[in-house]
Amino acid sequence: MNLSLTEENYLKALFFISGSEGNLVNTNAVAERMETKPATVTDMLRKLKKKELIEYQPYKGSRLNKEGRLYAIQILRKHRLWETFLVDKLGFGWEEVHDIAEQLEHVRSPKLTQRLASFLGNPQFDPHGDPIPDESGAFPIREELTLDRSVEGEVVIVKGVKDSSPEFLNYIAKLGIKLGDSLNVLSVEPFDGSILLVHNRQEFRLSAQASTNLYISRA
Amino acid sequence: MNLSLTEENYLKALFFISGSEGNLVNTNAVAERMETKPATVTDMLRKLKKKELIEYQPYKGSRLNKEGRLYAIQILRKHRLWETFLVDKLGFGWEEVHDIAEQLEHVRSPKLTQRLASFLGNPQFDPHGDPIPDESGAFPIREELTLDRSVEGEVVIVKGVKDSSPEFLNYIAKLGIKLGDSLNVLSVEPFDGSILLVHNRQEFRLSAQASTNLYISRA
DNA sequence: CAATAAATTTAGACAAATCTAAAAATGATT
DNA sequence: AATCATTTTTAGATTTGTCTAAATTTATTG
Ligand SMILES: [Mn+2]
Ligand SMILES: [Mn+2]
Ligand SMILES: [Mn+2]
Ligand SMILES: [Mn+2]
Repeated sequence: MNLSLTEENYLKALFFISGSEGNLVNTNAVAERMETKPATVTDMLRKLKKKELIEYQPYKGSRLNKEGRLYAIQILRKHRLWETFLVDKLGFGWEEVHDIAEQLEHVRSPKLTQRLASFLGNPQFDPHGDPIPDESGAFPIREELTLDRSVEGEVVIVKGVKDSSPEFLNYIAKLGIKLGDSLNVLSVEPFDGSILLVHNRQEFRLSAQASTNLYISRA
Repeated sequence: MNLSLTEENYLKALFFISGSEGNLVNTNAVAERMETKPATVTDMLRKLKKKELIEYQPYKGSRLNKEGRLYAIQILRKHRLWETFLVDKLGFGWEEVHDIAEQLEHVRSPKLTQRLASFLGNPQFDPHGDPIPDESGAFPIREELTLDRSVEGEVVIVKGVKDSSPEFLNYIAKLGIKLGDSLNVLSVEPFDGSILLVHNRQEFRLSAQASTNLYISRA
């Protein structure tokens, strides 16, 4: 099955909107994510259904079928491998790589993907801590624990970011926090949920909002 | 100036057909190279002229102007850098990389190109020995000497291949000849121009046809 | 449950890149 | 110079991905 760049991006959109439970997806949700019009989405859904990559019933909604989901995951795999390449090998910042990976993910060559993965040491997580599916489409598991769930006195390791927007990434980078860093949770302020912590011997306070966007594991 | 993948490929085609003298190009020649129909080419030439990337007069021919030529060279630079990456870093054979580079060359990010070049050690020549233009579009010079011009007794270094078809590349690779190897020219057969040489202590004969496709420098 | 709002699809149009067939221009040849 | 062959362009379609506006279906709510 050889899809156009546009078709590939629709599959990815469906994958993200649908979530891991494989929910039915609203046409408008796809339109919003693709930054296009609902009418355009309807056309594409009909096309993807004809290619047997999705289920779709007019007015009811759409969802990826097995083949479509696997295709979407392969694109996602390439996206995250390229992001890893850009950060680990070319020295890009984690806030710069998404748009470039958005282009690179569509390069078609299974051998390239396989060799790239191997060149990178078959990484399990990308620069934002997001899981990289393997060739068969299986995702490594990541604890879905966020910093706002931590308790006083705990030492935790930063595992990823929930919000990969350049704004949040830049903010975190400005604080000097990187994946793998350990944070010592001194106290959680009952009033606003903000967290006082020590990082690299430096003490500072993180808002509750920021802490919900940091994936952690208990050290 | 943001061109489509198709437009970029037409610019590259014009660059190659036109040669270093910047000759006028026939519409049919472009059609042949692009594996498309002359009528399609005419449409595209009108479009590229409107974008002020080429000179074009109906029935007379077309050629890149300064801006078009620079654009084509930037694509070519990316193509050759990616080929170098694929061979040097991912371990691909030189006969496998062209089609993948044909896709990668269209990825748009000046910073990526610059970092890739630097990651590769700012190479001057690609895996086939073809010159890689720099950011300003200048090509490193390569001696245009081919093996068929060598004389008996000479020791020469293989610098590149004139014909990069998988057939020729595979043939040369099968003989064990790589860029940078030295060849000792024992004798040139007057009858058919074939060349007897020593390579890695092994003696063998190369046809005149093959020898015209190997760029060399005198050791 | 009928009216209204929201979501979705249909209809009709457009730009890009392509094609085939026909017309026109150019060039070569008596 | 008239004819023939070749090259190139024009005319008219097609496919893909998009849009706006209108129609339709579904959901909400008084
Ligand atoms: Mn990304
Ligand atoms: Mn994409
Ligand atoms: Mn190539
Ligand atoms: Mn190309």
